[in-house]
Amino acid sequence: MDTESDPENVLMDWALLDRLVVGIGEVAEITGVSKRKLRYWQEKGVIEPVDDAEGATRRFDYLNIKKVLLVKELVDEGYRLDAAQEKVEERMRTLSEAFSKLAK
DNA sequence: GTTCTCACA
DNA sequence: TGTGAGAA
Repeated sequence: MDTESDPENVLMDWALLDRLVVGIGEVAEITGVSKRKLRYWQEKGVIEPVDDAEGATRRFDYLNIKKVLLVKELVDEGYRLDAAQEKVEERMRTLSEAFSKLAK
C-alpha cells in the first residue's frame, strides 16, 4: 500500500495508532521500564490497560506508552511518582485541548 | 508468555 | 518506590 502518496491514508494511520495495543512485555522493551515496575505503576494509577473483553493479560495503547515514557523521564529527574503522574496528565490534557482546536 | 502475592529494602 | 521469588 502506498500511504505516502495519499493524504487520506496518512490519516488512517493515525486511526490505526488509536487501536495499537501491545502486551506488557513489548511496553517494557520499548520504554525500558521493567514489567514488574509497569504493574506497580498501574497499581499506583499512573497507567491503565485497555479494559476490553479479555480478562487475563494487560494490554496498553499508545497513549499509555507515551505516559510511561514521560513519567519515566520525570522520575529519572528526581520527581516522585505521583508528582510525575500529575505533570504528565496535565501536559497531555493541554496538548489534547490544543489538538481539538486544530481539528475544528 | 502472563498473572498474583508476600516479603524485603 | 521498587524488586525477587514462587506458584498458577
